[in-house]
Amino acid sequence: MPELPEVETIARGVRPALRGRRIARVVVREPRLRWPVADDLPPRLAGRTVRDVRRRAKYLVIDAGPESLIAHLGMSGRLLLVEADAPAARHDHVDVVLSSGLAVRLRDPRRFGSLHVAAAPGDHPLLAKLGPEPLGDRFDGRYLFSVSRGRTVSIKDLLLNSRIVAGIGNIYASEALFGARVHPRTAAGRLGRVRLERVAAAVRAVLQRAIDTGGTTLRDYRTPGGDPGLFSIELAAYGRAGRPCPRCGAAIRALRQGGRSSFYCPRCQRR
DNA sequence: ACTGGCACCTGGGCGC
DNA sequence: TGCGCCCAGGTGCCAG
Repeated sequence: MPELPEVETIARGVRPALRGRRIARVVVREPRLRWPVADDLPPRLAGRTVRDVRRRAKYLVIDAGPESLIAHLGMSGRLLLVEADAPAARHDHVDVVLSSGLAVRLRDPRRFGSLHVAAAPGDHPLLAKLGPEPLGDRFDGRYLFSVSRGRTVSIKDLLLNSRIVAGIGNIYASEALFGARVHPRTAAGRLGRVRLERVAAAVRAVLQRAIDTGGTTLRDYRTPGGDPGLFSIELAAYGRAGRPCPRCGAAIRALRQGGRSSFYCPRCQRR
C-alpha cells in the first residue's frame, strides 16, 4: 500500500495518539512477517514512553526512550488506531497497546512488512545504508549526477534504488520521470546535469505535492482512523496506458523494467 | 562494483 | 460459480 507520501501521512496521523503515551504491552499474534518479529521486541518496548514518531524512507521510527520501534508496511500494510479491546480481524498481526486505551494495530495481508526494535535505529542494517531523503537537502541534480556517472542502469531503476535515494516507489518514479520529460529506460550515466536537475526537481515536486494535499495516489489507502484517503492526486502517467498524455495528448505507454511496470509518454519523454 | 532477476505472501480482477 | 492465471504500491539477496 504505502509509498513515501502515505508513510509520511501515517506518521503525522499516529503521532498525536502516540506521543507522550506509555506502551503498556505489545501483542504479537503472527510473528511471521517479512522478517520474524523478534521474541524480545515486546519486552523491550513495554513500559517505554513514546517520544516521537518520524519517517525515514518508508520506515516509521517510533522513538520510545532508549529503544525504538521500526516499522515497515511493505506492500499491503496498514496501521490502524483502534480501541485496545477491539477484536482482531484477519491479518491483524501486531498491536502496540498504549496506556491511553488505544492501540496501534498492524494489518498486513501479504506480510511483506516488518517490525524491529533497536536502541540506535539509524544503525539498524535496514536503515544504515539508505541514501539521502528525496525531500532533504542532500538530494539534488548535482547529487544524482555524481552517483550516476558510468552507470548503465536505467534512470527509473536508479530512482528505485534505496541506496541511491531513499523511499521513491514505483508510482512516483514513473510520475517524476514524466514530470522531468525523461524516458524511463534512459541509462542514468548518459543523462547530463540539466536533465538530472529536472529529474531531482520533479521527484521533490511530486512527493511534496502528495504530502501537502494530505492525499494519496492509492485507491485502497485508509488513514489510521480508518477513513478513506482523499485520493486527490491525479496521476499523469502511472496506470494510464492507452489514455492521452495530459501534456501532449499522445497515448501513454507501459513497459516492464525489472519486473515492474513503468508508464511514460512516448512523445514527451526523451531518451 | 553493477546488473538484472528472483523471492517472500495474499487478494483482486479477468477470461474462459 | 469456479478455476487458473496475471497483476499489485517493496526491497533484500543472489548469481553472473
